[in-house]
Amino acid sequence: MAKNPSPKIGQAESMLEGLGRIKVPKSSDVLAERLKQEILGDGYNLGSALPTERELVSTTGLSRGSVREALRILEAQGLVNTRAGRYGGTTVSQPTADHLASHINLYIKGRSVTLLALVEVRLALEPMVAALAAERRTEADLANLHAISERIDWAADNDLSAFLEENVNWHDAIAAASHNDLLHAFATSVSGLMFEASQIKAFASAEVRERVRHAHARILEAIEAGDAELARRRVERDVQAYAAILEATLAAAAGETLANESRES
Amino acid sequence: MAKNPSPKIGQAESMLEGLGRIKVPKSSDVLAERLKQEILGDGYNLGSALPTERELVSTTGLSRGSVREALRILEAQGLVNTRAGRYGGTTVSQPTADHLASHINLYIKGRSVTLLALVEVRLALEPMVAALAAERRTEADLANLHAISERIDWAADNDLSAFLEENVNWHDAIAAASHNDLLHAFATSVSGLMFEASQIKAFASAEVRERVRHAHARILEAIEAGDAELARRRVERDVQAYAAILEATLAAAAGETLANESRES
DNA sequence: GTTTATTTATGGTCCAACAATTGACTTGTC
DNA sequence: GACAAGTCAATTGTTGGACCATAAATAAAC
Repeated sequence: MAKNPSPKIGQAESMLEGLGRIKVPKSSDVLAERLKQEILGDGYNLGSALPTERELVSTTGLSRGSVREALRILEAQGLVNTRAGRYGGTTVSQPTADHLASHINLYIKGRSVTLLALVEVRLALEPMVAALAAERRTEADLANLHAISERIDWAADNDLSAFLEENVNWHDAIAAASHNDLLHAFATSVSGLMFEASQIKAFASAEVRERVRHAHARILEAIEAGDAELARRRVERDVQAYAAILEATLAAAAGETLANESRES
Repeated sequence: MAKNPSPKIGQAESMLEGLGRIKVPKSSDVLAERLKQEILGDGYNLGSALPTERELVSTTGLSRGSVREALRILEAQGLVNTRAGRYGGTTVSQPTADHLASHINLYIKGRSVTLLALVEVRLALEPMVAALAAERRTEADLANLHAISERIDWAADNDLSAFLEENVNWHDAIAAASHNDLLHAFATSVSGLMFEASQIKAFASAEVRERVRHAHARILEAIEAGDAELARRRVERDVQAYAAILEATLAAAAGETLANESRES
């Protein structure tokens, strides 16, 4: 049983001064970190294969269980994919936008970020998104946006849940038209979460839906015209209007945690 | 050992039309997903203890290895912490801002997002950060910012690496003063990554460092005065100026992948 | 009272085996 | 020659059991 020859901490502290609590990392964490560095460095290209589990076992000296835990960590970070079967194995991959969005959602939900905070972030991101979209939108982007607009027009009077879903698609399509991956990922996960939070309530009235359609039409018009400043201003107003509606809806429904409107001195 | 009684897929395809590729999820993924739902739902409060690994083994019927892989996934998502030893175990936790920032960095690095894209995101986030900071900064925030400013002043002429580090701290402190967790996490990881990418090169000249100090002073002045609009404008100009410096530096160093300045038709 | 040793439930690690998967290869059939 | 069915083999998926390492609570010694 007794392997370590009794560290005997507590005596003989001469020479050993500034060492605090010693942390012993887990082997799986160490391996995951090392592989991560090699992947991010120039060791592996996208799609190239990592060593097999059993190869890692022999090269690292760890057990297969520890190796698998390390790979599971990398998988959760979106850095690798794993396929079973012959010619399967672990291959290097890129974290997807969905992956990032999922982690953002976890952070937001875990922190129970207020709707006000979410609105503020939208207010920072979406006008920029629209401005870039106006400058960079391709014909395909425009076609996509028009198609979504038509589906929204139809759903507005017929199918409320479809209306909500297409609304999310609309915001995603604009973010895609900005041709900035990072901005796209940020904007879609934030706005998607806001729609999820606001659910159906906010769009209950036909009047609100009509206003949404009108605002979308004017925004699309600006983007199509390539007028970045106009698109920015219109989106900014749209987000603010949406925030107002949401706040009113929530205030009416209950005295929720979103009561601090007047903030400036 | 033979648990599944030979599914025999491949015959009798009448009645079964529109079913595509059947995916058999891994047991660890299923367990991780179930636990995640219980954590995000109202099953567990922050800090409360999950069942021990061996309890999960007996309740789920899975092996301990699979249970541990599931827990490793949740750990990578920042949803749980694990401590060894008696009265240790797995406890529910919140994803930290650092955690989120780490995933954002992975996404950015994996995609090799261009510096231009990063600048655009900064240009969206930081003016809003500054405006909110001007409205909400506490006395502690201001004291912190002043302390950092002094350290920057000292380091500017003595210690370049300290100058860079304190620069990152400065941006983090302003983001913290916005009192919007999500915005804080976004802004710090993006600006932190930009500084990392630009490294020392951009700040090589004393003249650039002097300009940074001057800009910081004017921004802090606006935040201290509580003038949101002024803070927003000054930060916007600062970010643009920084982008220009960066671009010039990189263009001088080499014909990098950042060459598309003139974009509008 | 303080220090030291013991206890013991928990996660950390390892090993060895078998099951399930899956793409390539081989064979058979027309 | 083309197509179908069957076989093969390397890889991940999963299991069971054993033992080690850790750490907080407790008991013992001083």
